[in-house]
Amino acid sequence: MHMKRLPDSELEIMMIIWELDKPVTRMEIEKHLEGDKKLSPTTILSFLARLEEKGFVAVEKEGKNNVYIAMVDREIYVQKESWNILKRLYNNSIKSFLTALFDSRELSDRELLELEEFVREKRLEQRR
Amino acid sequence: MHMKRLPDSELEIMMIIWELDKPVTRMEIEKHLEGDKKLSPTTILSFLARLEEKGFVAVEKEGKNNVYIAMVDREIYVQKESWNILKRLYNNSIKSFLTALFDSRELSDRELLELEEFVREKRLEQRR
DNA sequence: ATAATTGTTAGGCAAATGTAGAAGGAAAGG
DNA sequence: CCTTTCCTTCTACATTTGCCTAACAATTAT
Repeated sequence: MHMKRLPDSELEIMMIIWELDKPVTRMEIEKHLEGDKKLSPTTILSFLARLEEKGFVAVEKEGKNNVYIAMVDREIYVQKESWNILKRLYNNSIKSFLTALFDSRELSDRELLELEEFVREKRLEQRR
Repeated sequence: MHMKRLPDSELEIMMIIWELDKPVTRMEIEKHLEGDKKLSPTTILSFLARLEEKGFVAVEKEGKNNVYIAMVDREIYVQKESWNILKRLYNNSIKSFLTALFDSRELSDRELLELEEFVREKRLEQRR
């Protein structure tokens, strides 16, 4: 059973739930919406309902309020999605992906150095 | 005027056009579809029509056949899309993205080394 | 108690997506 | 020429997505 890919709006909600990392109410989600973005409460509830159907969250009632609990692990989802993208856009080449990023935006020296070290770490760590 | 994000099906077609890197016919696209995937000619033409509306391709008639020409630069699109994803999924952190990839799949030593060198290159090149 | 408030459920709707059949015209075969 | 092929244009249609209004229930304030 392969986890569905989430549409943008649902993903945004889901990211908030993952971020807060605990059962959350619609209200809390509303508060954490990307800055200016304002959605009516029902809209958010709609998205949540869809997330439930798709098995991404479970709902529980706490008095008058609904509480939503993440049922899919964020890492897992995000990993799958990442490879997906890499495949669709870059023929699975991480390097191509980085090329695109580097070519379009001047990264700071700091950032690049950090990345370099990060990859080195991984490499050494992996070859045991 | 901000270039639309393409849905999967249209993107797949567009990628083929970019790949072939020349004006292409519906037939050629059909031939290059990911292995098993089979779409009816009209379906492909529908996608192409939508791509035209969105300004991604221009159509020209060559006898009975339509020829489609890319009107958006692949690099540009792919760059935008990459940052988009990075933002939506990783809070703009390239490192997080790499972490996800590395954690989910054992990359070969070769690959990691290559990446490391690639980043180093970029870094040195950039600090002039 | 009553009214106002707040949260949820139901239902709905326009636009976007994935996919294709019916129809019409040009080209190719006989 | 007439028939068979192909290709395109039109139309259609079920689903999904992005959002919201109407209605209802519980809670709070007056």
